[in-house]
Amino acid sequence: MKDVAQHAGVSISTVSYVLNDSGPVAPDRRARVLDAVRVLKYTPNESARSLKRRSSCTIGLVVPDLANQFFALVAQGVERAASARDMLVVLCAPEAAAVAESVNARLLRSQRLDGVIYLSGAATSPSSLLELTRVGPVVLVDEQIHGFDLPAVVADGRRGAREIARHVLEQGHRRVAIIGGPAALWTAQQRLAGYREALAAAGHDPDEVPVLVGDYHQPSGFELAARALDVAGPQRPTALLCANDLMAVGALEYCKSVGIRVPEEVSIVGFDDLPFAQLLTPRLTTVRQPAEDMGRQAATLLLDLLENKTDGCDNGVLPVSLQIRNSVAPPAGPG
Amino acid sequence: MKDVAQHAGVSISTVSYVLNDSGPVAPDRRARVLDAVRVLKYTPNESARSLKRRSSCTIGLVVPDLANQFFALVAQGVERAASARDMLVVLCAPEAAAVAESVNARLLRSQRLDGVIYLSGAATSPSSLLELTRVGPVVLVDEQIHGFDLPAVVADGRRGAREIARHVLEQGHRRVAIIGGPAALWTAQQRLAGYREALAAAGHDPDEVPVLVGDYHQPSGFELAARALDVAGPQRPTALLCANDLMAVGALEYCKSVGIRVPEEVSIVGFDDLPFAQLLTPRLTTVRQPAEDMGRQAATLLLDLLENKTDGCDNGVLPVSLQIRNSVAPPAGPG
DNA sequence: AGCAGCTACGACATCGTCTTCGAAGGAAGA
DNA sequence: TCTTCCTTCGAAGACGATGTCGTAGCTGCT
Repeated sequence: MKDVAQHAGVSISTVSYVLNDSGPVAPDRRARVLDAVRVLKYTPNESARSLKRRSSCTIGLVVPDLANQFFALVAQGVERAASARDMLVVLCAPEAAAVAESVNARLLRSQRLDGVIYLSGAATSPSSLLELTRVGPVVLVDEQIHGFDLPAVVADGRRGAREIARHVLEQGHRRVAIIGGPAALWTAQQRLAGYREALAAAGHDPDEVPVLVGDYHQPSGFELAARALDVAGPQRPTALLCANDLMAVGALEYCKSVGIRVPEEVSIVGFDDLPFAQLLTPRLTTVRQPAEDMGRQAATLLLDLLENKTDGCDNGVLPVSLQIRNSVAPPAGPG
Repeated sequence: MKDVAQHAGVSISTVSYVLNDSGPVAPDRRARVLDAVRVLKYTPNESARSLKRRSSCTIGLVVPDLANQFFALVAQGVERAASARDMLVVLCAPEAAAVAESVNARLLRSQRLDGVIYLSGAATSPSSLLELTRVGPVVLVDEQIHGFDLPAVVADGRRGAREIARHVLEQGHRRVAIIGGPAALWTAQQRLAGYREALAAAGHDPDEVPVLVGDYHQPSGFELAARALDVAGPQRPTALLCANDLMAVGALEYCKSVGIRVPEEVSIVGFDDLPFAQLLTPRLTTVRQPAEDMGRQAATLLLDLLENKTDGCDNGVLPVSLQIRNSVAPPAGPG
């Protein structure tokens, strides 16, 4: 910067003025400075800038598992929105959740990160998250911590679950089973609630439909489908409500492995509408979540929070949409 | 830091010494300092540290498209390896390649990034990449720039292509078509070369098998399959060699849409072995690339480069493995 | 013409850490 | 006991940019 100032024949502060528009500078001098910048290929040292500004223009993104396309899509949305506002995003894909949080806390405190976007895959310990929020803003994606009103962007999972369950029920199914997500996860609770509402509205007793608790991964869908369908005769469910696509795939694989035809013998639905859902056979009926948009919105919210443009309490809920495909059919007649 | 020094009753430099092991400190003083650090919950300001050290402990990762699971997996590997060595990784998922490179150049120059890992999806302009390498180390993943010997982590795509083509040919196929990737991409060239080698070895004239150039995306697989299979009679190919899984899926979808049975009428193979490949119907025969490992190795290589542990010229080639599943069958008899 | 007010710019302190250098204290050898 | 060397520590400056404050110069008014 010194060099630039010298090359332009002005003082260092003048250079700073033109670079930040932070002071009045005569047009000719401004031009001289800009020229010098161009000639010397000067780029400001961001470390020094953050040191003085006490902000690094960087946000953190913690995702449990990039192999899950939902998270990958959210990540992409976050990055796009952030870079559109000249922010960097650093990726954290921790193997164990506990260490990640402490790391992030350190990161935040050490002023390398201005804020964090948090996608929780497994149960998140509220206390460590709360600690995070004391150091800097945190926005949650598709998660809410019970009792604390953290800024979050979420999709309307409850309504999605209700609608897809109603769709299944309208086909005439009377015996359904639910393959839910981890009980500690907000999304799992929401979806379960949605299923039950639809069940009740259709005249079922929600307490009578079996709920198997999975972990949102494919193998658990496989196992749980095995357990749910391993009842002979008329009591066997004719429809499986899976709380996400991955488990639905597991269920589908199980059915394939034992020769149960889908949807003729058993209808299966998922949740998320990952890109491969429509590539399966049968094409999976599911609920679409706007993953990339959720990432975009989360980043936007966090950035607004950082600029004090919002208090983060206007938690908009993103709409979901039912994707009707071929994995649902009316149940076979008795016998 | 001042506070810590005061609390411990020593000078600032002593604190710096114990934190960096950069000077001899008496055991009791060291203990006092560490105590003070703990009590005051002190964390060093990384901005100041980078300013002084001229290194940000951060690497950049540019990926063309996180929605592509191959890239997502690589990204995950990079992050894991980097965080294991206390490095941060900032994500760049640019929509247009051109801007990304200039941005990265600026990032590198501004000392926010110590190095970059580059996954190229579309053709990369060598010049801008070269410019990048002048500012800091760059390692390529699954790509090589012709004529320049940049450090890179690559998989043995040529061998993979050769093996899968041989597998197809061993089933007795005489008329095959190749759905290749963008001609400018190194991986596409390698795979094409592998296919041709196998073809030649099996007694075909490689110049006679049609090569359709796609863009590695699903729609292009669909269209190209349509074009390849839109020839009536005995000249129609009985096998499609797709240069990646996404295009294979497109081809599969085309066949499904017009009622061509796979693999009975047409065999289809892919490349990459994305997680969903084995969920398709038929399960896709393909070549597995160790995506996450590639990311890990790339990060390791870059970090070694940064620490001058290597000159980056020992380009190891990662092995690939043929995954034989159900999308290949012997061709139907004539008529 | 002289003074007030304002604009444009430069000097300087500051952010938090690292690092060099010099000094003080203790130990050992003469 | 005195000198010398080594260990350990503290003071101070540098890293590169920001922003405050003071000043010089100009305009406009009386």
